[in-house]
Amino acid sequence: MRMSKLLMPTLREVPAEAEITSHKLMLRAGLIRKLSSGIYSYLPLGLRVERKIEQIVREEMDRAGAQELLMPALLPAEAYMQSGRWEVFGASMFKMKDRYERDFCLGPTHEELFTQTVIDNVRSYKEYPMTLYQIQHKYRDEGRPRFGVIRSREFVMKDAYSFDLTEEGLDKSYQAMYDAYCRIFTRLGLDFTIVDADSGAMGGSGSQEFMVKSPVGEDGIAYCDDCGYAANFEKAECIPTEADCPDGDLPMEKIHTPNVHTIEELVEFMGAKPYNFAKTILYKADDKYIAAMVRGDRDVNEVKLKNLVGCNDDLELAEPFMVRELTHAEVGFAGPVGLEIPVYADKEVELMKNFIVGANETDMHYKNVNLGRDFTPETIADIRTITAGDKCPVCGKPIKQAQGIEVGHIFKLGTKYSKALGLKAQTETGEEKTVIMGCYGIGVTRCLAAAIEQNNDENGIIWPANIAPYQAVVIPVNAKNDEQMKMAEDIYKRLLDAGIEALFDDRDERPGVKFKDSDLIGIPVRIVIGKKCGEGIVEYKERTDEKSADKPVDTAVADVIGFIKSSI
RNA sequence: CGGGAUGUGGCUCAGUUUGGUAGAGCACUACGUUCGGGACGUAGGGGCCGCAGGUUCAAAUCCUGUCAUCCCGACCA
Repeated sequence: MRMSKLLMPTLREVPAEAEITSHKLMLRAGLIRKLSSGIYSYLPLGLRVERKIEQIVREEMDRAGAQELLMPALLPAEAYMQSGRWEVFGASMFKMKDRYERDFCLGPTHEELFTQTVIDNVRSYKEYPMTLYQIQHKYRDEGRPRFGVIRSREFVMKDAYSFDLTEEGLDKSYQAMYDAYCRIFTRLGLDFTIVDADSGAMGGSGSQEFMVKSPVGEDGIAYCDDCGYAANFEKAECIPTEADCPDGDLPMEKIHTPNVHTIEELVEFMGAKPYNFAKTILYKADDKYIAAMVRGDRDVNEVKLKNLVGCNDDLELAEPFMVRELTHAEVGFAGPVGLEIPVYADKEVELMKNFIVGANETDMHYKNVNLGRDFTPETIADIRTITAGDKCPVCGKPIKQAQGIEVGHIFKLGTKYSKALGLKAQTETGEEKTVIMGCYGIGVTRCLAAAIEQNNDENGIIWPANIAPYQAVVIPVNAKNDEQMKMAEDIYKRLLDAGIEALFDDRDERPGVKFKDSDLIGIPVRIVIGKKCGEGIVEYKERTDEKSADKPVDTAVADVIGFIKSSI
């Protein structure tokens, strides 16, 4: 491609809308432009990268035995109403009506449609197992689009669905996708971590996320360097630790604590430590109200609690008026003693002795409370969120925290959708079986941003050769110098003939501009034709090299070809 | 959805307090001088100051409303 003809609107200054590195660089390098909040156009360079990522994903999915098809993005509501997700998605689904007032939506994800496709088109058990996938635009009306294409409202996703007749079959299909994902993210040049994830929301028995560690990631990861354990923050299992509590079987005592509402104020007032308190938080779970207890310095993990309680709708904090009604006190004085709703206590509470809780009476707390003696929880379970310093649930070493960008997610769905929509298969023996499903997603456009987050310097993007929009650039220092231009043209053609995706910077710009642009857009290797052109010497420089090296033309061309071939 | 901020040529921003002919740098066009890490000079083109009302002789500036964008939080298959 001749750069004089390339639509590549690079920017010297960072548009005010961008906050994080990848977003800034995508705008500056002319990869994308924003049309509306969370909605982006892909310009030529951005589209080339996106297509390359798609192609890698496609090759590995095909290699894993999955078949590609393509669903519409504009979908009739029926299947989503049948699965119940028309309501579950709620406001985050783009919904509309056609001219006959029939309901439609823009597809946020396609479990229902793939299930329906198999119902409609698969006749015999002999066709199973089967994995289908598509690479398609998805639409979600995010409450808060952010960080460019990392959280956008329209994005490209590869979604795959496996259909099996047995649990063992599902395990195999799942493993095949797991392996394919490892190959994909490796080929994309991403440094990734695989974490255990919660599968509650999608239903099913197992789930893992592929995370790219990055400070701008929106998801928390708990991991252990010693044994390799890694889990999503919400999912990570917590080992109870013993707190330093007063000894003995002390009598429960009611104390007056005027104007003390928060744990901080209570710590101040009582002169005790946060771990000497247990906080009691009231939740609304479907139509019921429940209480959750964790140590004062811990946080309730609502995902764990929701799974434990098994409620269908959202688990949410109880409304203040209900807290008053249930505790007969102002908000801030809830406690387990005498509370008439079920209490779910964290395992750690069981290890506490003579602790302090709210007294269900305004301005009053109890001290020296003991579990079993003074109150009995309905259930004792792991319902808190892990924190740094917690023990690794596998090996017991201290756990570490990191932030990550979720680029892939795989689920064992089980029969959630096949049951809801009626996907059954007749087996060899004539019996009917509900088909067992898995689903597997990759955020293609998110991968693009993640790759930039992990590969950049102060001058711009450093594309891995596999996904670079172009692999090499040929730069004549002076476009008015015929000798330089002729040699550059010749080198450019030789690279094209060798199958290298090359750029030829034939613009009549000063060399500084050309160097800045080629660094900004992250081309992996460049050849500069300059002063020593007459001697047949050019300069070779890889994007990550500090300095360029003088080489004879033939050597430089061969080195570019060799470098690219060995990096992809 | 709660809190905060910002809307002025393609980009970054000044001007708003105290109303009085819309500005700068970059980018763009032409010419000239330049030509090894985002050159310089001269001359140009481009803006209903987000939008709608209102106040006023006069509004980018004051008032009301509204829309949009970004940040923090909630939510997020």
